[in-house]
Amino acid sequence: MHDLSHFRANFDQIAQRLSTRGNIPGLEQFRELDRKRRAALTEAEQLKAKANAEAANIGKLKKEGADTSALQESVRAMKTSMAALDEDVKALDGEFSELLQGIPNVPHESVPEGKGAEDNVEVRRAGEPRSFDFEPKAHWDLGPELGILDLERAAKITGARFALYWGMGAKLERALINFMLDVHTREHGYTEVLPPFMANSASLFGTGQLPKFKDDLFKCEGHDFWLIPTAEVPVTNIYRDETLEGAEMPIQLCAYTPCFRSEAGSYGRDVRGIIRVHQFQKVELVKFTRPEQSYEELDKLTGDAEDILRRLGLPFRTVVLCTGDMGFSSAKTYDIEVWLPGQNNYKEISSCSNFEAFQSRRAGIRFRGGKKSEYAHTLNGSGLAVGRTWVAIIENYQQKDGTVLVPEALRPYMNEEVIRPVKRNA
RNA sequence: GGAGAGGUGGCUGAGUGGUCGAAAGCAGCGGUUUGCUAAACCGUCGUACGGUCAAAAGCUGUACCGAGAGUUCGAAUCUCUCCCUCUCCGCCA
Repeated sequence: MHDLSHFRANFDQIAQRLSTRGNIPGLEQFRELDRKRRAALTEAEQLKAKANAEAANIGKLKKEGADTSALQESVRAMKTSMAALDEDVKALDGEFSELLQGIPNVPHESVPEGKGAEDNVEVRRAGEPRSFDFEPKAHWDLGPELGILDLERAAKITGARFALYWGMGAKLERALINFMLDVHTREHGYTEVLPPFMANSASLFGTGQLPKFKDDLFKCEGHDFWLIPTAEVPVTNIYRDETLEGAEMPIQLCAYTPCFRSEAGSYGRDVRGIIRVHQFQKVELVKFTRPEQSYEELDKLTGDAEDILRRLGLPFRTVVLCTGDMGFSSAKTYDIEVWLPGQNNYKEISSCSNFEAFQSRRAGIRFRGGKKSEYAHTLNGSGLAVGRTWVAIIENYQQKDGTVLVPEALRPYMNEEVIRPVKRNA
């Protein structure tokens, strides 16, 4: 969410930069709606001020023992018009905040302009895609053949776009979670947290999923609880409506959680395998920083995520998203894409963003710097998406005989060097 | 799920219908004093959104005492619903 007075004062300039994200509906109505809303507010407040003054007067006169029934009647008579004005304000206010809350963050000046994914700019490439002396398989073939991934039964238990892992498949997932958490806590200075996997509406509003993206979420019937789409939601909201100590920043947290996404509107995409599922696991990195340090911290956070891929020996590239491809709340985003030989392509495995004060204004996350408190900057990134890392390992480390080599770094967590096919009762 | 107690400013804590946005204390901030620290003393000290202003300051209005609705000329104070915390019971990993 934007700072209203700043947005109003710099409207033309901000609108200009926002337009590089694509068309933003309602932006052209902003000024007129803002004017109408303020006019209605002023009118309603003036009437209330009058009524309040009369009520105070009644109190004074009553103490003196005077008859106030005529005055009481006149205040009572103001009530209907007061209610009507309040209705106007409420309606305009609702319309206005819907508009304001629907305006995405302004891209940072370093973000390249562009329309979509094809305009993203590669900033780094690491590791060489391996050359196979056989036709590498995709994980949706390899997983079932190894007896470690069972999509049919997952569909029976729940439905399409769910996964059931068996044996070494389940263990690999668990090993990856532990490995990532260990690296981030021991080597990168993050504090591990284990948050609730459901969050309330206020939290989802704070990080920007609500109200605009509620169709992407799963809601618990009869409760104000939503399944989290990412650990970003509960972890960022740890400090909702709090004031942090500026001297203690940046605060760096990491968390493992499952993530739940309805994937509404992505019906045709990534239908095979477990690239896109309703429930997946992720280790998330979250930072709270002072404004002047947030971009340096974004680079570090992105590097922390890349470090996991380096340690696992997985080739990747990092791109900076262009204005047209960025998420709603982000001011700058790096995507890290891992090489998947089964698909002969790089595939997103981490997304690292600086939201500047966009989330903290919504969520009320401040810090005390000098005398005054100001809004913190919030950042987060996947470190990494565990399911997709699982896919990358299976596909990149597959061997001609159908087995999968366990990357060196994971062996202490797996107690095995090779994943071999196991017959399941099918 | 049942019964009871409670939710007031950064914190502690007063306030049961009429200058209460809210006493007092602590913390914070500005200052006086001081060789320095400490102490003492004086002052200041909530947020959001409006109006005034070129803008800021200032002045001023409205709203906010867990959330929402209601009663009343007037609500932190009364009524209802919900949420949260604590205690006991039940259930449960």
